[in-house]
Amino acid sequence: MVDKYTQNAVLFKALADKNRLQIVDMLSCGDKCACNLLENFDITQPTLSHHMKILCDCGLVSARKDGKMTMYSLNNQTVEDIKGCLCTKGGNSEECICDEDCDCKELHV
Amino acid sequence: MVDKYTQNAVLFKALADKNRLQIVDMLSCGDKCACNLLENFDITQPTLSHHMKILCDCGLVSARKDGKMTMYSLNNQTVEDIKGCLCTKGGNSEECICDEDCDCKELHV
DNA sequence: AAAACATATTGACAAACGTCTATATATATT
DNA sequence: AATATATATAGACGTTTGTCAATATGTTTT
Repeated sequence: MVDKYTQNAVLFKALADKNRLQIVDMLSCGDKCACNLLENFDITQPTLSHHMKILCDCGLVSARKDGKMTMYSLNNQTVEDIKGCLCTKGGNSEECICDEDCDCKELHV
Repeated sequence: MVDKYTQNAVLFKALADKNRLQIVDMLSCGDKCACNLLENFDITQPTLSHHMKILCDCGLVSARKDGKMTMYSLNNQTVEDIKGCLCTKGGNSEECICDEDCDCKELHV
């Protein structure tokens, strides 16, 4: 049982690479197969396969076999979840960790 | 001159660590000094300082000296920028990279 | 059945990362 | 001026990451 920060860090790690960011961007306008994605990168096929595994394992992308190809699809819900955990200042006071385990109350003037 | 994926990857890299995610979360409910942040972690002071440098260098956090302390503040605009570059499927057709350099049109059925 | 095609897996390696101890710097207190 | 407090920097070290070449697996075509 991991805390939410460890859990979310897995998602941010998956996005912390320029190639994977571009893959997510490309999938955001429609599903694509690996060979179609590969055309747009200067990496080898095994490297792309490795990136796709990282994106799938964390739930950002789903894969389905279609004949000899594998079609990849962006998981919108996971993308929204990531946005949701990025709160801005004063935006989510009821979930503020300060209420639990830090002494920020004395800092809030 | 780096492309937008390389640029955004720096931001996601900064968030790709559970301790830094928690720091951002803590700063989202108010500015804090290093010693106040440190209380909530099982890391040494130099390690926290290292994390703060990463968060500041990428623009997610700002630092200002206040006496012998350094106060850290979350940069809301940068957080919003990150959310903005995470587009969901069909959500930003006019900026879709598919219109530029890939052949996804034939894939969109 | 054989060849071609699409993708995944394995193993290796250099680079980057997170952490620590030790030390430096800067400000406040006595 | 000396001491204490708060933060930053330097250097070291084990772990993780991104990449590749080689190979394996599975599917389609000939």
